[in-house]
Amino acid sequence: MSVRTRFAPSPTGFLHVGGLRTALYNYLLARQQSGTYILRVEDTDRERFVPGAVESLLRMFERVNLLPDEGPRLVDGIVEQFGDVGPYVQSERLPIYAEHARRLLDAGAAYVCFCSSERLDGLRKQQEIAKLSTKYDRHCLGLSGEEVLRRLAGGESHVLRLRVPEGKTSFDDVIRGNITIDNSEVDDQVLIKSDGFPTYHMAVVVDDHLMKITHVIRGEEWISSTPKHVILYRLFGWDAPLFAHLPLLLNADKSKLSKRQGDVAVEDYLAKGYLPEALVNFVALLGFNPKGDQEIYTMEELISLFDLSKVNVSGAVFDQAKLNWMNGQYVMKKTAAELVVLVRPFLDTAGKTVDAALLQKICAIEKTRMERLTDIVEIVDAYVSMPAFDSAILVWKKADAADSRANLVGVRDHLSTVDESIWNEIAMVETSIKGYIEAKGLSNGNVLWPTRVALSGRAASPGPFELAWALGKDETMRRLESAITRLA
RNA sequence: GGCCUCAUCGUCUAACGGUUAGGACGCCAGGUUUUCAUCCUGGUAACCGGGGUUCGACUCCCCGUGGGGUCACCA
Repeated sequence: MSVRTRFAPSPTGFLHVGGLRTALYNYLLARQQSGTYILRVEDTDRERFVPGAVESLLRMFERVNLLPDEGPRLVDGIVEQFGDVGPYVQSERLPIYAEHARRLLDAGAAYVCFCSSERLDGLRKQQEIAKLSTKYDRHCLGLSGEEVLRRLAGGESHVLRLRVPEGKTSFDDVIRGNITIDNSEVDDQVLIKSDGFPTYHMAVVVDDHLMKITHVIRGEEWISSTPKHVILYRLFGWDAPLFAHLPLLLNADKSKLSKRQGDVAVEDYLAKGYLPEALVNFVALLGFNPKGDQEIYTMEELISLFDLSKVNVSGAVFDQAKLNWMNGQYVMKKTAAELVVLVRPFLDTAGKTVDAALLQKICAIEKTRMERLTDIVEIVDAYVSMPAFDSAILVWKKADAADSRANLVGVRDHLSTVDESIWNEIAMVETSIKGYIEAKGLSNGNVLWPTRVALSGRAASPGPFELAWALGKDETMRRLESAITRLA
């Protein structure tokens, strides 16, 4: 049987980085096994549903390159569904759940419950005070068939509950091994809500079975409800899929990664200038390690190396510092031309316009200093206009103002006479200026330091050759002239 | 609190009974360089505690401690 995995987000409007990792692992396993990776929309909670959320979710998957083989996809901005076991949106599958609910009801495996939320709340409070586990007390299980029919006919609000059988339930988690729980710990979970929609527990079991899912890869927070699912599989007479519960992604304080302590949405990270491939690489290694000392992996490598059984069991702190480093690695590997395209949107949102040719040169000489794409916004300033600076920094630590001025004059005079073609390449600018230094018997520091500061206006910056090349002859001469004036 | 679950440097992790406990991020120091970044070299830093099992435990078992998850007509 071929592998079929699925990622099943609720459409609340954003993709959590934990969800990104879950989606990734589902994707990796499917790709590696030549299987199918399915996306299913779990929108059974009408209160949390956000219009347009599926579209933005799909756009996000497109950006991180994790588009599904089956399920909803965006075609010219419209959501369409692909695959033979659809629909892939749970709100479009209501008759399917109703039919399966009927089967459980007929088999005596589920029962109708009329209890009000007020009664349930009161019950829960009492149980908490008495330090008992909070479970439904099966108040409606004893209702006679006639009474149920009569109240149903009267249009009374009701839900369908699972009648949890006696005994123990266990399952083998691919990552954690056997997990067993006594059924007395399992609540008579609501299967169909009073609005006719299924709960997650009902829908996930029915859909995973009907969609022929072989591996359920999801977050650790689902472990405690998995017995409910296993019980349902058994009651339906189906084989359960393999379960793999991923370790949680944690805040620095080890609690479950939450919005309160920083950004958690993939969208936020992309907006902060992280590259999708860096983010994917980073989360791939949160809870999984292919052995070996490699840190940077291509998607192809991840696909071939991925191994569910090697996924870790304990939670992983989402360490921004390491993400920053990794993103910097990816930025450095981009060509200047690629960076121009990536960086442009950030300049646009910052309201800055930079000539394309100049921007490409800036990217070429600044990329080793960029950790995130947003860094470009500040970097660009010193190239577009000369920044204000203290004239004192024009003087090298081993020289004085007069020496600095003399060397700036020397460089200016030299550059004004050389062939313009040297501005075509950094190396040619370098050869020219170094040739001048050597010919005059000067030292690098005395000449290069003031030249560099004259061109950048900063104590720390790229080198003078790169700067001159990026700024072009006119701007270079103008800045040198200005610095000479300031040291007069 | 009940239940489930987890436990190696600050963080991500390797080790699957025998290693000076390895790598990466971070941090620190040095080198290269006109400065910064990159790059290179080195350093700092960990097996939660206690019992077992074993010739031998980070590795296996038990207990404790600590952390986390979950206990909805949310997923």
